[in-house]
Amino acid sequence: MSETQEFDLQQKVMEVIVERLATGERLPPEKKLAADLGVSRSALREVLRAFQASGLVVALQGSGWYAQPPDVSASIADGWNILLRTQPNVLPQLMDIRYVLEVGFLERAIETLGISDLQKMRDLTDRMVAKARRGEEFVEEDREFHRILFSRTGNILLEQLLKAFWDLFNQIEDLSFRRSSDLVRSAELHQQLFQAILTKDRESATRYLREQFTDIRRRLDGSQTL
Amino acid sequence: MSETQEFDLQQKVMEVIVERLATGERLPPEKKLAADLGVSRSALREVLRAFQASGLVVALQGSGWYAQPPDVSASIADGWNILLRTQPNVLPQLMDIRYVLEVGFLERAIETLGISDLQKMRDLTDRMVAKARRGEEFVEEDREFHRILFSRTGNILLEQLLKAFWDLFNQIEDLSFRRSSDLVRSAELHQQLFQAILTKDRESATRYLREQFTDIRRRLDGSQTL
DNA sequence: TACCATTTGTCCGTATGTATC
DNA sequence: AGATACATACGGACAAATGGT
Repeated sequence: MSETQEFDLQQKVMEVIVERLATGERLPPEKKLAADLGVSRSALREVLRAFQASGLVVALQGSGWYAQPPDVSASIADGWNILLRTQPNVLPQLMDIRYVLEVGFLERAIETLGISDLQKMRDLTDRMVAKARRGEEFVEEDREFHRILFSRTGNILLEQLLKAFWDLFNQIEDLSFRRSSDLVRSAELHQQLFQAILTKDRESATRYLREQFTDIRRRLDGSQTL
Repeated sequence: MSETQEFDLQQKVMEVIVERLATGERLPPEKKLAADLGVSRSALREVLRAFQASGLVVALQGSGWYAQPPDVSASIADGWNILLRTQPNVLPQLMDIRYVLEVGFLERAIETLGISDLQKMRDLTDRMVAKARRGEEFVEEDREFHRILFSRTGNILLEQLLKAFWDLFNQIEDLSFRRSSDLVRSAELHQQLFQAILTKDRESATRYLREQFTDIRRRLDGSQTL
């Protein structure tokens, strides 16, 4: 019985969140909301905390609870971060998913990019090559390059997934796998990928993107013990 | 100050979870854990609820809190469910991601399936055809078919993502898009896909899987107003 | 500046339902 | 069946932050 009650409570709170998300108003005060739903403040707060973890609402002390467009990237990063810390072999699985997603959306990405996007990407690849020749890494440029690449596909779910991946990479303590064995080659691969995108050469673009991931897989196999 | 304290509390609980995840033991009782961390049971419970939403722990009444390998599917389903209800155009985006993932992993799936899996899939397709001829839907068989198809790839992250998708579909109230315009054709498409998988005919399998999704997209365009 | 009502954050005590031995 | 351990839920109280007067 308690299960169904708790389930109903979650559903009811979800209804309130959806309702307020449209108008942008804050949720009713905990006291009033709890009374309306026929539960104690404690029970209601636990449900709200759960939804907060899913990025549905935020609490501002002294102000109230506010619904917000859900972003699951943080929740994914948290959960999979623990998976990675307990099962190192999850890392290649993560790369496989990113690989499939990026290759799968590459053609759509190429068609939707605008001129300003392409200019930014060119600047980024130039900076990557410059840094590589100085022996420096370019993780931030790498991330921004891929973010822009898929930013115009109009798929906000894809954006959240890719964001979760990059957040995860930044959280990983063992950075050995991120260090490319050949920085210059990695940077030039991005430049070649950019040229293919610029000329809308889908086959070449796919090929260069694939090579980037095979390069990452090579690093992975080198630093990980299965 | 309260932010840093709450942040510390989350971090500390996270450490406990990671520690217990390795051994499989349950977490200390709320009372003792709260005392050890210097907080009240209420505050601790809210943090645990948040982690529960991210699939890190589960609570069994009368027994205790147990750490478990994180499953983010519920969190994704919750978050994206609200996105869907507020922005209907997210639904095709969701299908696009599922499409890219399934097609991208199809070859790997075909190579890793075992005999028992194939038998189950054959039974499922038979039941789908039988139901279709009686004018009945076969959502559960459909879901189970696709679940088995990718269950042997060894990618638990992929499993969680696909699980999130199916949970989402079941939560969607407007079922009009799920009603295939031609049940029999949809069922037979699954049968053809199964045959291609059985004979390890990658090209045909990919083609049939693509057709399934183009069928879904057709339904989507018909029932949705952009 | 100061004050004040509102709202969330936290804590405590108590009773109840459930699981485990 | 009984006893213990534990989570679930409730209500009250106070602290902390916010927003407005």
